[in-house]
Amino acid sequence: MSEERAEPGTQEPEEAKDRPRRRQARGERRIAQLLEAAASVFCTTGYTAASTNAIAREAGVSPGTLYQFFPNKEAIAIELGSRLMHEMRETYGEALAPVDPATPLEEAIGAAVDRFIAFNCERPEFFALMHGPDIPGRVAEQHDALHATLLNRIEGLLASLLPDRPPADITRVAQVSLGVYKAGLELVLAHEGAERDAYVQEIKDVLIRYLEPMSAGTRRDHPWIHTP
Amino acid sequence: MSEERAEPGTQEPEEAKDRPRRRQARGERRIAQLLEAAASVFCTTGYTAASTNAIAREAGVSPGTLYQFFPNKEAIAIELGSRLMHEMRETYGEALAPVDPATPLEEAIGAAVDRFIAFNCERPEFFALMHGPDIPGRVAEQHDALHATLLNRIEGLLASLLPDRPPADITRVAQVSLGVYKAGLELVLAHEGAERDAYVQEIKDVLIRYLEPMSAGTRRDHPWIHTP
Amino acid sequence: MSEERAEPGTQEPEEAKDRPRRRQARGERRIAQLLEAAASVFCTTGYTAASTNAIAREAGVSPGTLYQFFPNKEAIAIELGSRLMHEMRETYGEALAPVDPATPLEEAIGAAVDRFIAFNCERPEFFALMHGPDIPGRVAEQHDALHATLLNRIEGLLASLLPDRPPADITRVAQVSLGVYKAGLELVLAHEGAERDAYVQEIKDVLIRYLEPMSAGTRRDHPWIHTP
Amino acid sequence: MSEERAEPGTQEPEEAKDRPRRRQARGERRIAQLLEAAASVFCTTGYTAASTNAIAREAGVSPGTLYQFFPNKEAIAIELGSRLMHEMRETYGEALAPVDPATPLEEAIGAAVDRFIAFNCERPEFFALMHGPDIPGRVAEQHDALHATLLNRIEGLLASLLPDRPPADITRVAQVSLGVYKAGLELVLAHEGAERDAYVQEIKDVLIRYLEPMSAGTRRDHPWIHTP
DNA sequence: GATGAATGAGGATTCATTCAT
DNA sequence: TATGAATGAATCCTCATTCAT
Repeated sequence: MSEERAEPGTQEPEEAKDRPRRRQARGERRIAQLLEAAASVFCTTGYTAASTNAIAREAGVSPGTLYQFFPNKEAIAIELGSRLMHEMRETYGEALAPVDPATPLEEAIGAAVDRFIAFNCERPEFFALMHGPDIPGRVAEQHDALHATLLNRIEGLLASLLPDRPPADITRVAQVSLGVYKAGLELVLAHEGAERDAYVQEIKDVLIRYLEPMSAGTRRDHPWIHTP
Repeated sequence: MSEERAEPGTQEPEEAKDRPRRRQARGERRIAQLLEAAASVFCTTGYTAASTNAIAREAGVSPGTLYQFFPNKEAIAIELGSRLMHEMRETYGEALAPVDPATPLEEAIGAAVDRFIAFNCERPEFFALMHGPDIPGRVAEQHDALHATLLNRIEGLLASLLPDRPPADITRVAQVSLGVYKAGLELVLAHEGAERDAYVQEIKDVLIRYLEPMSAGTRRDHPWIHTP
Repeated sequence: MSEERAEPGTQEPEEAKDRPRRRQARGERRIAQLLEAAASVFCTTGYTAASTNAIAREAGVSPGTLYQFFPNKEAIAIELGSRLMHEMRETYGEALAPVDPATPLEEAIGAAVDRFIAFNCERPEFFALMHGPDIPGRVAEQHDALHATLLNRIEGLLASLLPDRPPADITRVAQVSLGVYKAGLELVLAHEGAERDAYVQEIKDVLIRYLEPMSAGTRRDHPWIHTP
Repeated sequence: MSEERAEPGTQEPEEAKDRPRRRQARGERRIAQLLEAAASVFCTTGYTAASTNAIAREAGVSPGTLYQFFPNKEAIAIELGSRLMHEMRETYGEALAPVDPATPLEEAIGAAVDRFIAFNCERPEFFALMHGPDIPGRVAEQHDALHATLLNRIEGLLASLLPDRPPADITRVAQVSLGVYKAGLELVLAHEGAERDAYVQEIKDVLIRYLEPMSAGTRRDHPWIHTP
């Protein structure tokens, strides 16, 4: 396996670092193709009902080809989720990054929600991936990965907004916020135009009003401190 | 399983309406049996993964018998959902009924959430039924039924809390509230003990803070008018 | 499930014990059919290469039907093996049963081999079942069952022939004898007519000569006492 | 299989044998690599379950490369078997070669078995190759090759031991002996330590006692005292 | 009504083999 | 040569549903 590397490769000397990847180019393309197909199928039928054969068919390849790149359906979901996370970060920047404590809460929340919604509307498969075959207790892996990543980032954001809350509280609030967001997203995706906008605003309201009292003391003086 | 022995045999001809009733009785019992089994299976494996054969097995009947009472899997879910709705109403009273406008919001919401949570913890199948193979746009029938009913009732409750909002707003707020509630329920069911209680409180907070500003003007004078 | 049994069954009162089986009759037939098909396929392609679909096809039923009666391929093999064992016992009597110590060894061995060979020639699937996908250490279940049963019986036979050998020796000798027998059977089945007969005689010779010196002292006075 | 590589190509006229030789060298290494991998996989999973992809992976090459050297799975087995035969001959000398008729039978058999066992314990793939997906009548090619070679050699050995038996008898006895040996080998490989040794002794006993009476008259006057 | 047998298309996954590069 | 992508039929097995009894 290593001695063949010795042959200097007379064909394309300029791209030395791509050499080991040259053959993978096709594969890389196939992977992209398959993930795209998977995204489409996940959106159409939902994750649970999506079949690997359907994904392969949608991608225009044979089932065997799919299994050359992914060991099973879950791996596809995981990879798709991870790529979506990366894309989200790259495209929308640190939508969920910790913010300057001076930023008004409405602004921080509003921006985060807007960007998030925008991303999800453009990449509806993201939503599909967040809805696995959930039985309350048992959560699937791919799910977990996506969920955990999102949760982490939300925790980071919240930590900056609520600096003096204990971690357990932060986690809980993050869970609730993510839950609220997901629920809202479902509604947003189910509507269009003005209605959709109205739902977006509604989510913002929910989150802002939920979080505002918590950050009150630490961020500004508010007369209505309300801590459970 | 042992009550069937009560059937008195063929000896009383005069009460024509009783005879079919007896048949019905057995049928009703079978249906109840099947629904109970379905509830159990739905809880264990989730709606999507639940198989009719598994339900029949759990009920101790043959698959054919199941199909004598329900035309398909979805019908089971629908019937189960409808019965749960009834039971919820009967057991917990008008948890979601319109309230006296004088009731403090926290109290109204708190009571509604508590009852709702209590019911769901006792009847976890209710939750399972709310999580079908959801694809954002396409919502399954059984789902719809349950959802619509819940929505209706929430709308009623909200209408009494927010008397001067237009129906479209009421519907939207109801949708959001239900979404929030469902999201919260998932978290509640995923935790136990003190953590669970904390999540319950969190849901209440979310909802109260979300709704309070809306009802503020119409219900009392609040100093912190907050209109987006 | 059991209370329906109380209804007196007006159709065939005479065969009360067949009643709970009435529906199973078809199933029982199917099982027999499937086992026959399995036998045929095992013989044709060997156990390892035999596919459940091929068995179902051979039986003229759908794959689903097969799986209504057997959870997997191995279960088929196990059941087939067990039935073959029973049949062997019933048809050929106690071919491998312990014998009167007075029986001359040649006679005992000769008869056992003859009957065994006869059975295997009539039921070649028996042989197929003894050849799983053997990796020396790992032996499959179905295999084990058949093997263990045969071994047991051979041990019984040997125990009567070699009364003063320790159990470990008996087991070892039984293993060897069974191995020899199986090897011989393969050769016998691979030949026909006079050649086959010659091979049968050869097996007898191997076994007799192998066992004779062991039983010598205990059975008769032989000048060539031979104890390892 | 490797001689075809001798084709000199069109480019180097003067040193026709050197250039291709270098190629051959690499090819030989590849082949050795692949065969080693195949041996390992055959031992682990058995011949039937071994997949060419697995062999290629184990060898650290691509499936395509494997098929550059072997037209199919069976060819690998055949080549492996043939090399094992050669190795056996070279390493253990003429373990199965005809012997001086003066050699006591026990000694001849004992030595042959010992060497054979030793070789098989060191090269367990040899055993794996002897257990293809056997169907009594149909014997696979690779199998045949190995089997035929072994048989030949055993026939040679037997011919020297039983000089006045007709060839048909020799063949038959050789088949039986080989069968016995294979059966014994399975048992030997399945045990360890003292048990293993005991089984080895058992095989020797079987074979010696089987063959002794045949060679008795023709070899010497033995009152056939026989102590292992 | 009830039973259990029957279906057959469809699920995920594997594998020997071929092909483009 | 070597690679790794591609194939597609075949594997075992499941399931909603129907049917004969």
